[in-house]
Amino acid sequence: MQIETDTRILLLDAAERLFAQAGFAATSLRNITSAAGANLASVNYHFGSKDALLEAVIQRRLALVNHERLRRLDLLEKQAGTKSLNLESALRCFLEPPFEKMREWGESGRLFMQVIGRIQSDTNPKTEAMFLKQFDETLKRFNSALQQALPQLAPQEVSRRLHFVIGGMAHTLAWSKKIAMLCSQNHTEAFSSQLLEDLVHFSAAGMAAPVPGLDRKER
Amino acid sequence: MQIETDTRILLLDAAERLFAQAGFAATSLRNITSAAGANLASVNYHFGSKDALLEAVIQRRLALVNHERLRRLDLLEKQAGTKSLNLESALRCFLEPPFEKMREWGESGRLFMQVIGRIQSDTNPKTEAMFLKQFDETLKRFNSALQQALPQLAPQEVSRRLHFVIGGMAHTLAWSKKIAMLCSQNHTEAFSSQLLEDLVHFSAAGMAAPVPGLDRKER
DNA sequence: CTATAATTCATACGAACGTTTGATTGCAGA
DNA sequence: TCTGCAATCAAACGTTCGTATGAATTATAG
Repeated sequence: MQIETDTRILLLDAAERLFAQAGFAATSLRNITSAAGANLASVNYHFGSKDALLEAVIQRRLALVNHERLRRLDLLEKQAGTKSLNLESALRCFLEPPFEKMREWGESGRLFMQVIGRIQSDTNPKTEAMFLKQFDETLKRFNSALQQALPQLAPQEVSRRLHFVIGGMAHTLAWSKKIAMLCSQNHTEAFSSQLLEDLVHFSAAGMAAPVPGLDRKER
Repeated sequence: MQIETDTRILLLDAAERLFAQAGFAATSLRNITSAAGANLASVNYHFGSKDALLEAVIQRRLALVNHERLRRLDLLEKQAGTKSLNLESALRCFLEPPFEKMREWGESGRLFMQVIGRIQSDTNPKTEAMFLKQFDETLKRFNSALQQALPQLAPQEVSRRLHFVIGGMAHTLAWSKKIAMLCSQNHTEAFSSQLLEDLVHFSAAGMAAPVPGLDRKER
């Protein structure tokens, strides 16, 4: 029987916070274990290594976010039947879950999203492979869905624009607290919702932008 | 007479490459100096510390990018006179210089943009302060310019949308090579130009998206 | 209660870290 | 030539790193 022990969770929480605040490489196992009130050896006992701990920190929450994304996309595709997907709805399936979970998880959620933001801009091949393992399926599914929702665009153009959306999202999630400050507002749940709505509309408008070269056919 | 020595530049180049590939904390001075063919002590001699080396790596190129951004914005504002700024032109002043310099600087330019991408998602207060010192003026100027170009939007809404643009830009610059691969293309100068054009159109459409509250036509 | 497994603990290991030091080099100006 | 100084060098500093080990402790099952 494999019960989640308290220590395991305390380690994940402490690592999440410290990885968010200082980054993976700059955080030592001694920082983590002492913040968690655990023994130095506990990380290697429960996770095997520092690398595996990072992977567990990501896995724990990202799996839930991506599962929810795909669940909503499945539902949307089922509802649409043979009709083409609505762009904003598809984008919402992708963007809403992380914001929703961030609110649901409170402070931990915000810190987790900071970790994701760091990971997502980590061009180290090993980190990149670890992250892509948990994100690749989701990326492919939404890439296809958006290509279907935007038949007037070349598939590669849709892919490129999706990267703009992902970048905007990652940056927004990681810096939501700071953005709130810069906008002279508190980082409340209401602000987070507003940020999401803004991002959805911004992304939908951007994704649907007319093709620069040959946009004079209609409209 | 203070001449830039070869070693100084070799160190900056090596640090730039290694910071891009592995990150700041995960790169040691021994990695850097041996890659540069220099002595271990040379970093502390020329720069004072590892932190100061990072700042110098950023400063060397970011100052040029931001200077060019502001120069173009000044010119645009002068040309506009009392008329309001054109949105796409203003965005182009912001987005074009980094892509242009990236091409101009070749491989080094790409690596530098990866460093910037990492720095920009680094929520460590010390790193954040260091970066903001070199970016704050540019950010404020473009924030004002875009608020002026989008008088129909609330200033805070413009600020939030600008953050989406910044996120998309940072992600695109840092991952330009990878995005090229995912789009089954080589990372040529032509591809980089296309990416920029796409980003400008995407961002302009996103920034100009109608205010969600006012144009509430049912989905 | 006992024995068996799961977990926690103090401690140690070798390696690698950023920084400092003091000697040594190479070359410009007098 | 000699002097003075910027630059480079090898070596070492004390610290901290991730990981391993075996004993001690706690929980679980028979």
